[in-house]
Order: sequence, then C-alpha cells, then structure tokens
Amino acid sequence: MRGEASVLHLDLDAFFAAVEQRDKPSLRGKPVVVGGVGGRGVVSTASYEARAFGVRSAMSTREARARCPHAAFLSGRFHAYRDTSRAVMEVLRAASPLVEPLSLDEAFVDLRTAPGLAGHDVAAVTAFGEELRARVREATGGLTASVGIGTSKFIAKVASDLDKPDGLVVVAPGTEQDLLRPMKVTVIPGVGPATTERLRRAGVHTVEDLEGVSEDELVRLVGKAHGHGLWRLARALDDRAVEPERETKSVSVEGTYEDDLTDRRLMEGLLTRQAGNVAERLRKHGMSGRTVTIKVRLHDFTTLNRSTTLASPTDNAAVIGRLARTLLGDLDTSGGVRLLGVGVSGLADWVQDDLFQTEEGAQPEEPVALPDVPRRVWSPGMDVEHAEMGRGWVWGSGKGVVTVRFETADTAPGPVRSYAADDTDLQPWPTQSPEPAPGLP
DNA sequence: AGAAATGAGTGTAATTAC
DNA sequence: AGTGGTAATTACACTCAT
Repeated sequence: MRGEASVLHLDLDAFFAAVEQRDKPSLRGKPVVVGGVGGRGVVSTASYEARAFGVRSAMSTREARARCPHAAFLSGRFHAYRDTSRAVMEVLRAASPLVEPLSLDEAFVDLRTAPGLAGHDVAAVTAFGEELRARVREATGGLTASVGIGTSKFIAKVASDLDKPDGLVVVAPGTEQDLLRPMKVTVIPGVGPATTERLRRAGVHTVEDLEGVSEDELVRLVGKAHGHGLWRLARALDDRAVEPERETKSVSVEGTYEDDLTDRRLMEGLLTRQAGNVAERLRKHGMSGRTVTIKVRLHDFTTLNRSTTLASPTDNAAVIGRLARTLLGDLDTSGGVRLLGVGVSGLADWVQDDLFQTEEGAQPEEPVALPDVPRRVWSPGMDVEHAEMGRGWVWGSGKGVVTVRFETADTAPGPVRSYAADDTDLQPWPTQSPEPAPGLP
C-alpha cells in the first residue's frame, strides 16, 4: 500500500475481438466471438456487440452460437495478437520502464519510475493515464484500453474495471476501503467459485462482511496462506511490487480431442508428440526439468495428474515421452479420454551436458503411429492471399469449399468469393507457418 | 535401542487467473 | 452433442533422513 496512487493497470478492451474488428472492416460494429470453433470449444473473447446477446468469456461456443447465431465465430490469430501486444508493451515501457505484463492484453505499470511525471497527485496521474491510453490507441491502429490507477496492484486492477470499455479511473489515496466495502468478495483476486461458496456459507458476501471476520476464522475457512491473504486484501492492504521479470516454472502442452480417445496406442502416440513439443520449447529457452507430469481428463470430466521426478533435469523428447507413456499406463482409461497433456517442471535454466544422461546409446523407440488429429487447414478468420484477389480472410469452409472475404485493416469492407479447398491460387498468409503458442520474445 | 520431532522432497488434487 | 490451454500456488499426505 503506497501513500500515493502510483500503480497503473491497463487492460485492452475485448482484445482478441478488437484486433479482429480492426483487421476485418466488415466486422466492425458487429458481434464477433473468438475462441475454439470445434464441438468442444469455449469462448475466449466476445466483442461488446456479442456480449449484448449474453455471450461471455469461458462460455461454450455451442451456447454462444445459440445465443448469437449471427455472430462471426473465429478461431484466433495469435501472431496478430502477439504483435499488437508487443506494440502496447513498448508504449508502456517507454512511459515507465517498470512494466509487468500479466497476459497479452494486460499489464501493471509502476509510475514511481516514470520519467516526466512530476508528482503523483490525482490530477497528474490522471493526465498521464489519459496520455497513455491515447498512445496505445495510436500504436495499435485504434484499439481502446481501460486504465485504473491506485495505491496498489489490487486497487489499480479493480479501478480499471470500473469504467470499461475505454475508461480511466483513479482511486484517490485514502478512499480505497470506501470503494471496496460494498463490493462482492469476488472482486478480490484469488476468490473464485470455490472460495465464494465457502464464504457464502459463513454469511460473507461483501468485502465489508469479510472485514468483520477474524484472521483465525478466515484461515479456518479457506486455509492458511489464502486466509491470511484475504484478511489483508479485505482491508486494502497490498504491498506486492510490480515485477518486470517472472521466471518460468513449468512448460506444458495439452489438448482436448473432438471425440473421446479409447485406443491406448493412439493415446501413447499423442503423448509422444506432445512430449516432443514440450522438449522443443524447453530447448528454445535453454532449459530442462526434472519432473514430468501427465494430465488426463476422462470422458466424465474427471481430471487426473500423474508425475515422476528424475535425478537430473532433461530436455530430451524421448525421455519425456517414455515417462509420459509409462505414467499413462497406471491409469484406467477404459471409459474414454477427452484430454491429454504433458508438462515438465522443476526447471533448471541450464542444460545438463552429460553424455550418460543423453539417449545416445538407447534403442530407438518403437515408432508410434500418429493418426493425426485432423488439422483444420482453413480455419475461420485466418489470413489468406489469393493470386488474383489479393489478401483476405476465411469466412468459413466445409464440403471442399472455402469462402473468403477480401479486405484488410486498410480497405473498405470487401467482396466474398468461394473456392475449392484445394485451389492452389489460395494460400495462407503470411506464408510462414503460424506460431504455435504465444509466450516468448 | 527406540521414540519422537523436524524438514526436505515427492506426488496428487484443488483452486485460480487470464 | 456440456465445460480450452497454459501456468502458478497451495494443501495435504507420505516417505526418507537425521
């Protein structure tokens, strides 16, 4: 808790959907839903137009389609989100070097280290925040951001939610408790459905109610660390620093399949492939880890984890894959499996250079057939280029036909054409293969 | 010798956030 | 036709060593 309002939280409004509307003029002002488009997908982000129909983040895409059938349903374009995010973070760092990104669309900025910010009175930080919002809009081709400024991370984050989209709220020092007391306990970070339910049973609904509960009682209700933390946050006590660098503690890959898996050989093949992806990412970071974990979600949504720890860290795909398959062997998957995942934790930021540790002399693994998960070649929303029509994006595909709308961020809404799915005049754009996952510089 | 306390390490599940 | 992917934190149970 600082004496002055010098923590800023910035949140881009409906980020993924806003990027799509920027790059697809025909979708501006229309409902847009970004997320998984398959039968088991969930909504990642809904534009405000879609929210008006009750579409929400984390809702199943099926339900979103029921509520807003005329929305554009797009799988994501993570390269575009990552590039846009990078531009935003650069703007923030130019304003103050101490920036803590929380995700692609959110960051804390420490205003104590902002050059060109004379004082931290409410008027000064308000002007600073507005200037920052303008620069973000400038740097992103028109995306809006909501900003909150306060005496701590907690307050800044609550504040950025108060007037979104496209708003700014500064919480004057000393007014924090008045702001929080009438709010529901769910405003407190770390209070999700489970904690809310426990507190509800104890008759605690608001922050003010929470303030009336002793620390001992809270610890009894929700556990030691959480209880202590809640007791403090209920009083707006928060001295967490803005941390620009946070080290990775685990790397994992998981996937949900369109149909439940029943074939053990197939599951092993998929785990093997995931192990390869994890190993590749570990090596890219120059890291290795000792603990290998698999995650299995059964047909009934029961989720299991199994892990094992090596004597020394590895980044070897074959080692990770073999351990993953062994761990799967302990489980009863006869009812079918909807999700499989592989992760490595206990990371060391160096690579063990030990010949005995490598798989040099090992027998080649029995190659596992990978009846691959059908990869959607033309996913809705993806960028394409046509030999004659130029750049556009995939509206939809099926039955061997792809429908494309030809427009970009800099054009007017463009025409729609359909092609055979195997038409070589139509190519993904940009030509290089898409980025696997967001995360790394 | 044996019991008890302590702390590190491991494995699993639960919870949360974004 | 019901629920994503990645990561962090914590609780709790156990084992092992001292």
